[in-house]
Amino acid sequence: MRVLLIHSDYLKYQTKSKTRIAEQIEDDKKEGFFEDSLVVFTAVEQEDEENPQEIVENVITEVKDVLGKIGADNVVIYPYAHLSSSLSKPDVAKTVLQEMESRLQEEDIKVARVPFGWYKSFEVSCKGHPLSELSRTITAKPREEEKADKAEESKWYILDQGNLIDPDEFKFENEDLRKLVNYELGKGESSGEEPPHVKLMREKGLADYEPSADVGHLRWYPKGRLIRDLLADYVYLLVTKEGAMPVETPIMYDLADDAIRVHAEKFGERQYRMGHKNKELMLRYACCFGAFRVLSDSFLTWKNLPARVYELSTYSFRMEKKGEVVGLKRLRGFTMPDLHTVCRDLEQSLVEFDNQIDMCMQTGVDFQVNYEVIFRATQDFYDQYKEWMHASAAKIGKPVLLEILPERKHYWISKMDFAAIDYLGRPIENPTVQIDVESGERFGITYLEENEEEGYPIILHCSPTGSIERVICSLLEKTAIEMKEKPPMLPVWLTPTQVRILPIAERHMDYALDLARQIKDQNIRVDVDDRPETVGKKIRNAATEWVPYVVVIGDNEMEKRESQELTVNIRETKEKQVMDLETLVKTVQEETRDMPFRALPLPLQVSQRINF
RNA sequence: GCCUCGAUAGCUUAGUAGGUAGAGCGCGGGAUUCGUAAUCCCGAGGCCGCGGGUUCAAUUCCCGCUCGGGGCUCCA
Repeated sequence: MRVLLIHSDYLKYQTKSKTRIAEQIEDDKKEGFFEDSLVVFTAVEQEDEENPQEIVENVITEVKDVLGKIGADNVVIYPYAHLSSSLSKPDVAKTVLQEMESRLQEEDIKVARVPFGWYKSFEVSCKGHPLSELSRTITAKPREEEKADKAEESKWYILDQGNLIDPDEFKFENEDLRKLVNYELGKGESSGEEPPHVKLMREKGLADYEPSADVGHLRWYPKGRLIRDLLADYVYLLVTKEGAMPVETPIMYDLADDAIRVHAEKFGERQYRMGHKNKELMLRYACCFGAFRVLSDSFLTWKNLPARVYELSTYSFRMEKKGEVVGLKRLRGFTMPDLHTVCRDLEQSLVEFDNQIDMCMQTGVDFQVNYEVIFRATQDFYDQYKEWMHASAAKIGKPVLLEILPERKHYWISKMDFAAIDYLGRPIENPTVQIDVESGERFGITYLEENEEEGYPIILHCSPTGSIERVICSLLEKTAIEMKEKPPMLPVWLTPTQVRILPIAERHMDYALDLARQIKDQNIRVDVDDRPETVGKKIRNAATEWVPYVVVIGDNEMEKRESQELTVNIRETKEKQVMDLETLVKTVQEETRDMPFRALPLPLQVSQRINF
């Protein structure tokens, strides 16, 4: 809250016309005249909404303090929006101003309040002594009692083949799970290094920080953009194969909508807000709002269910704390595949949940990334659906961490989170499935039951990969972990250059380009390093770009032009293999089978490229 | 957001006890036409992050800001 305190000889005002947010007033309030007043010009700000009571208390303390010093006869509270560029919602402001008035009355101070939301003319005469003009910023002190409600803590177990084991007693055979458990239970040891993916994302020309944007928003270079697009294609194919219907919805929502505001409030301070005239908008933090609005406006019957609606949120926005934002791991703007499944009842949602577990696990296989799993549920849900939970956990095929919450804190009653473990031993939370029991009713999503009664559905939230940025983060972190044992590389279907042709001298160039065109026609991303450099240097260069297949073309290959016999450097095995063109093409196609393809969006000739 | 550390060429960095700066990579030019992880020579490139203060003089010392790293807390 911002206040401007003026000790005045007199203040005179007259209402002129109403704004949309004007409060209802009696005629006698339409004008006013006060003498020897402390005029409190007041702007209630967005951040005050969190704890309006304390704001009122603090401003009253301040006003009383000033009043005591200057000895004015009375106080006039004057709503003055122009003191701040980030105003609260009008309703909150009105309440706060009214509270201020009644709190001062309680203290037997003569007080008047000028009407809110009117255009007014006014005249104020400032006394001009040293204390007659003061401005103050009023904030709510951080609430102390937050920690108190930790009384009810979660219980943690390792769930292994239907047995619940105390994490402290469990003998970990899996190092990643041990790291995850330590981290979740707050026992993580930290080494104070930068996660290696940050350097890699820049070095490989994928992405970089954008200092001209807000913190936590990235710029993506062509290679990074290519990988993002391939991942987007991948999830699209994955979910549509399972019957999901893609939609696209707005990225910002009006907080005047009650359902949206209540759902958003659960998100607390992490909302990314935008004020716009009298509208207060919030940037989406996931696709929930859009999906729910689509679903609540559709006519659903039990025959339609389960109904799956999918959207890739380019972008989602979360106002993460500044110190938390890092590389690809934690961003304020990110892209997340978001699948919402409307289920007839809990039983149906459990069947779908199981399908979605399979989907999440499949993404780990396709990305060649290991996930560890945290299964969470409320105590009630666990008691009732213990058998289902044990069976679903068993699908993972290894022990999982189990959290049992004493009671429901969020909209979900059970969720499963999949995490990759980064180079520093910390989890990167990726895929997730959640059972939402609140949003159906809150967003007015109904369906017609077989008996013609209307019901509220259970809704599953699922991101089968987690955010696209975090997928790339896990891939890069994995290469850093494995760097000692094998040459780092991305899965071939995701790597920008899949085959590089490397002519030795200029006389080999035409043949190299000819081969490249043939390979390109087979939907393989190929390029030609046509720079006038030594073979050694070009080999080294291809290695630093993690190119999985490198073909050197010299006199020997020219001689075998008929058979198109080539010597291929295979990165993964560090082998040199002689094979013909057809075999090379088949090898790459085999390795990228069933995965999406996009052409290389860069010049075929390396010499023509830009160094981003 | 808080605590803490940092910012020198496109990148990685050396350096100045206060007198405005060097190197490697990359880039441009030239020579070399080469068989598996850096060919040689030459050249350009710096408001030493931004703003203020101290000083005859600040990239260097002090303060503020911005951006970044690490920690705290939370998450996709």
